Amino acid sequence: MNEKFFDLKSDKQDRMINAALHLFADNGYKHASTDDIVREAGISKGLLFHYFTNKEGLYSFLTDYSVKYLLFEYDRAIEGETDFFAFYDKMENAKMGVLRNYPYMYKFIDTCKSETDPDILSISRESLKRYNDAIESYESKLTTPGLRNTVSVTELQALLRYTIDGLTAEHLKKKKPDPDMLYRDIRKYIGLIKDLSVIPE
Amino acid sequence: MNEKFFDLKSDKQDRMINAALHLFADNGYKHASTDDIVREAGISKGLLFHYFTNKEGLYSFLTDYSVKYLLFEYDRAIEGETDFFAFYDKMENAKMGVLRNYPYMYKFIDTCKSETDPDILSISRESLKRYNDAIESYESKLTTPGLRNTVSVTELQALLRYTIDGLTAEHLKKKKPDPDMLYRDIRKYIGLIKDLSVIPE
DNA sequence: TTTCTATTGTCCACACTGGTCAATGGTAAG
DNA sequence: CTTACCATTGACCAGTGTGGACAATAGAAA
Repeated sequence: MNEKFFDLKSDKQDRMINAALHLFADNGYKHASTDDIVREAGISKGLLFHYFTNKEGLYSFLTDYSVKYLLFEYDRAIEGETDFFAFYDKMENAKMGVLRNYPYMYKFIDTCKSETDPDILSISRESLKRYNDAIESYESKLTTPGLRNTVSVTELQALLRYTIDGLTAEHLKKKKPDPDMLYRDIRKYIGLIKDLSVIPE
Repeated sequence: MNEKFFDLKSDKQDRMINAALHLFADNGYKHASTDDIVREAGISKGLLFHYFTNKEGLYSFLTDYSVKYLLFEYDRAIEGETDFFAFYDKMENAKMGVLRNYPYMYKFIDTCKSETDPDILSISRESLKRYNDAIESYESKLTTPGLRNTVSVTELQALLRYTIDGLTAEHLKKKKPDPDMLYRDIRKYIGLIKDLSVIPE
């Protein structure tokens, strides 16, 4: 890629990034067309290929950029928090911030994982590994709360993940997505699951 | 469509249906190619258009067929069950049966709802409405269990839906999906949520 | 042998693909 | 004002994929 991309006004950078994230996330690598991307970004075809060598290069940049951005935001938000439920709260708070700048970054990372084209897979593999390792590392440091004996920590984490992912997916489908409202909903359900699963003192 | 489609050996019918469900579900109406569909179904291009007037006609048939099939299976499985958790159990049991014959029928119905093309939207609207109305009607007849005061019925239903949908989505991504194993997992989580949310007698 | 229909696979006009490139416009330095 | 530079444009290209048509075939039934 052409490093001068970063000298552009950040507004234009983000329009390009968001358009690309959006179309790759919704259609997958193969079916996302560069014509659609430049149209949504409001730039000319030539400009896209002025900054990114080709479609693969654009995709590669996006995986790298997204993982770096997400991990940076997580690190900043979590600050070593080890309490189980407080951790998820802070994590989702960070996510809300990300969603405001890059509404499709999560869905993009998520769909990366299911790409089948071997070229694309090899492009994103190392970035995705870094991402997963980081999340795993966070979760391994959590102090597990005292749970009712009907539920295990693994099940609790799965329950949280399904609920958060479900709420987030619903959020993205709205005509006017509102990250703050999503965060409020997620908080509510985290609190709910906590109340149900933790043994009251 | 050509009604003689139903005279075909049911194996061939289902191969065509499943291939179409699969590609529409994974790629959306626009990006699902009829070439890919016939290749996956193992039939010739001509045959597809012998039975279905065009791509739209095929899509229209699929929405209609899927909704009819699902509602029939649900009705048969539920048999007027009104107990809250038993209802969801029977519902998921029916789903397992559907998944064995038509692995992508659920995802197809789900992605129907997010189609944007106005032609396609108008094709599937009435079928989808019938589907949603039926589900709503089932749920309205359920007797609500005695819940801990931290959780409402609406929240409980949302929690169940997110969990079931999450497990089902994971199931579809596996290389060797096993509906029975999915059903076992879903049962486990339904039981878990029940134990957590219901007041013990 | 004839008739009929399920089935094939080639063919087509055309829309769309990723990518190029000569031309343009704006801006900052000389 | 001139020059030089580079971000930016959009027409353009060759190649691929598209939905759909259709004449040719296969295979069974009469």
